[in-house]
Amino acid sequence: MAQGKQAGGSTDRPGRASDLPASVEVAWGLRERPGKGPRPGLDLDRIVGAAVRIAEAEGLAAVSMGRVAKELGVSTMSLYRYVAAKDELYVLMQEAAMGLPPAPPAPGTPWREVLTAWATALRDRSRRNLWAMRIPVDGPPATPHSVAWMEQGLASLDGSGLGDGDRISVIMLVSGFVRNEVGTMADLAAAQAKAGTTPEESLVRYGRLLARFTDPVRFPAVTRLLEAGVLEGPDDPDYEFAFGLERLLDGIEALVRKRGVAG
Amino acid sequence: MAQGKQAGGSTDRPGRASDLPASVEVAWGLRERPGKGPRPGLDLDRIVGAAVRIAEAEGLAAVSMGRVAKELGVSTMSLYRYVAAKDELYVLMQEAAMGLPPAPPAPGTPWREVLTAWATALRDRSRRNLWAMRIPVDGPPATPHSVAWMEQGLASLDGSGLGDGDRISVIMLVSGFVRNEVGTMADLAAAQAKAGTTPEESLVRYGRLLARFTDPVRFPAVTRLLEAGVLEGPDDPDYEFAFGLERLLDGIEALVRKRGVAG
DNA sequence: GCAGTAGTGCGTATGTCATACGCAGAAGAC
DNA sequence: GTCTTCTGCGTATGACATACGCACTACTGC
Repeated sequence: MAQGKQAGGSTDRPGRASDLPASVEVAWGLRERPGKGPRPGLDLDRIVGAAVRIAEAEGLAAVSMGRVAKELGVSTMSLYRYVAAKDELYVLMQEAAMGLPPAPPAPGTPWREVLTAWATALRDRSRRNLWAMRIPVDGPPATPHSVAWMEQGLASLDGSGLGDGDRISVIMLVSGFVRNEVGTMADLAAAQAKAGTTPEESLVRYGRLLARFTDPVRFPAVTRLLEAGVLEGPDDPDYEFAFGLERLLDGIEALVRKRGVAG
Repeated sequence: MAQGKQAGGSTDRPGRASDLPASVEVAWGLRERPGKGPRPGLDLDRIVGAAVRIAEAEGLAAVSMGRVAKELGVSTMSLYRYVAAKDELYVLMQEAAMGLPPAPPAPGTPWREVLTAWATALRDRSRRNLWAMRIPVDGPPATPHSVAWMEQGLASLDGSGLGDGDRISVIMLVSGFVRNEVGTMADLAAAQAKAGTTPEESLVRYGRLLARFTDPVRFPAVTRLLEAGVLEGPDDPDYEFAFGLERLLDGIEALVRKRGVAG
């Protein structure tokens, strides 16, 4: 009498309350434990905790079901009593990593400042959990913490006068920016770690590489860039974030003005 | 006499001309064939072509060394005579997917228009090769086509009066935006394909899910959004792109003005 | 108390991957 | 003609996710 595509087997876990993705259901704290069989020797929190610990220490790639199980001193397959698939574990890990957003600035603060605080908080949280950037997105924010972040993002635009459609677009734009920024940082850091070079060294290498291949005729702008020595700066990751956010906010401000005039 | 970290084995391929990452070296067309041993029965173009064909038809995940080899009617391991590791194949696939940027608008066109054309071209090209968005980034653009795109992006700001540092930041910002936009689209499309739902259906489902869990007290902004029926619109992916780009360009324009005044 | 039953942990197996290693044969260099 | 340097490729190896089924446990209804 199992509903869903796959009947039988370990997929058919207890306490399903709806047709939601199991991970979402779990994250919202549904799924009551029917007090039948043996007491579970494990719980989701411990599993997710162990997985997060591994990810923090050795990166997301080190998180395998076997590894997590070993960490907990149980067998690999026992994890599947708590988690339908690895994707589900990923979702839960991400949820744990993001946590709830910090309290917003006092009401009355100008929207630009509030939005800045939100974006910065989002970046800091993401940056502290770089591994989480590697988790493939599987849909719009649907877990409690993600929704809370979205809520706070939307609320940050309260004083802007923007309509709901604009607000959601703005929030998606800004969070996409943050995600991309941090994700790119993570990728570069990973590449450098693999190559065993320092950030400065890789930048110099990169400059040399470009210099070697970019002839001034086909690539005048790049050549100029090299000659200007732009690639010799310290490439502060904070700088690119601040730069991008500033542009974004200026652009949003222009929208706010436009809508204010129009409506 | 092998240089490099790993001596011996198949890593030690012929024709190495420098200490560059092998993939980069290949992409720039270095690596002369020393006319010794048997004539190679394969070439990189055929390998990359087959890999791209698989990725187009079945997604990046379907691209395994074994699968590519089968496509070409050779054994898995023979590929490793042409490619040091799968990552290298990825880089070459991406290079093939992006191709060269289309010709820019006529000189004299305002920078905003040129930059728009560039961003749009980048998006279109990326969108036509969604699978390529799944390839992990391993560093700043270092292959010929990537550098060509960068060149054209930088050149698009010729009429803006921005300095070199600003230009590179702007280009990184815009290309990051495009990448994120298309990548998110790809993720959502993949998730929907896996769930077997249409885009409209998933949006409705998402709305229902939010409605179910977001109580109006904890999540007033989200609740308002739902009540406003914003999630019932068609969620045109073009719209979000256009919206974001417009904000970005407005923000960049503000910078141009500021620098123009200052310098 | 005592069945019945739904859960439990987990051993084992399957199938997929990337890739190390080494051999046999080919073809240009001397 | 021999030597060297390639080639293709068969055969491991060691991950990994996860299907399946067994043995055992602790509630539920009687």
